[in-house]
Amino acid sequence: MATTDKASSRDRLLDAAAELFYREGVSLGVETLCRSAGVSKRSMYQLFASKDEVLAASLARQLPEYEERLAPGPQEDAGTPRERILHVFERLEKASAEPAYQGCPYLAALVELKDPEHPASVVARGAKEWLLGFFRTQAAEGGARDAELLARQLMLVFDGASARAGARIETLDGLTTATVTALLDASGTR
Amino acid sequence: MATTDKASSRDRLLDAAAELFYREGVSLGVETLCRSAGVSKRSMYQLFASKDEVLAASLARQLPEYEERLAPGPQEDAGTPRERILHVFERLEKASAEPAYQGCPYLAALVELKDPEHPASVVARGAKEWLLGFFRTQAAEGGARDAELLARQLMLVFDGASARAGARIETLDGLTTATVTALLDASGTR
DNA sequence: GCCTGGTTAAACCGATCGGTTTCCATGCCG
DNA sequence: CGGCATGGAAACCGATCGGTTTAACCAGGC
Repeated sequence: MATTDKASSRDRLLDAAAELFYREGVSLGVETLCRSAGVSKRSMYQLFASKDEVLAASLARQLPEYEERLAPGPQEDAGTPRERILHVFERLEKASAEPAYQGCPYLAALVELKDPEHPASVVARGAKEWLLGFFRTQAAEGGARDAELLARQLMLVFDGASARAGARIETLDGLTTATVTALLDASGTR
Repeated sequence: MATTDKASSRDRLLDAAAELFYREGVSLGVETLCRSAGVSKRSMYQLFASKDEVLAASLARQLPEYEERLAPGPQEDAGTPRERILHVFERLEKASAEPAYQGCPYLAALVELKDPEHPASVVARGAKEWLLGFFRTQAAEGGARDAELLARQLMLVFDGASARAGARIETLDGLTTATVTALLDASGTR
């Protein structure tokens, strides 16, 4: 096998794609991407059908890590539904304080690629639906008067906060947790 | 005077820029923009220093209309602060129902141009600060316990809702007004 | 030694990018 | 009528776009 086998070429490509597309936006060129990943264009086009597919695959690959970061693994979720919901926003606030933070990569992809049919848009919508489902489950478990409504409200706060913090027009020092607490209280969630 | 004087060339350029940059994103080409506006590239570069300046100017030109649409003119704002705040979100919900809706153009510009120094980013930030100031004024007038906090919370809801509705992952049938009502109640605003 | 499979860098493709320049038609002024 | 400013169409600039192809290279198996 060569010095770099096919799997690691794929990995390096997806790693570079995740970082560069996030930092520079989806209009990043294939040339730049491949150079930065240390993979030839020929290999890239053997592994993926198009640049769009690379973007979609890189977003999809980050999903499990993304979900694990926001929702604690089921073995350690000893807290209440309210605590699990607030945990998501504490993570968001912490992440948004990092200098490289540019907002949620899935929301950014949906905004930049205005086409909802784009393969990466489909992946991004999946990420958003997962978080909505998580909120809905916790809301129902916590006895919210309207779990679906509360979950949608939490998504508004989450996406609004990540977009504003990413665009550097807001600093989330406790803003989202205060807002979410108000909404949890209003919905009667334990 | 020629068949099209300088002012109308500028107007047609800015009108086309507003529509096309909104629909297609900021990576739209100058060629396409000028062809669609019926203005030669030469004239465009006589009126503006760069494509970036055209984008910034087109966003700036829409600002008064944008503000007027969200906040009723001072001669007809007979309502309470709470009503004036809710009016903003009723307008947002109505706009987001239109098939061409793609989200708030100012937030979209900030997300797409990741550079906060970009001239269009400066204009967009100004639009966001205006709305924040409007919310803060109304919140204070309505006797909110913490007017600044409430205003920031309302911005989270506004931007979250516009981004999600624009990306077609949410339909705002009363969602924002319900959320805003809960936040207004929690803050003790009349 | 030689073939094969998979890699690479780099040339190449037509198209488009943001931006400049040339040329010409038009219209206004003296 | 001559001279001049204006602005439109389009050529042109070097660079880059997404994507394909060529040619050389380097491993392992025979």
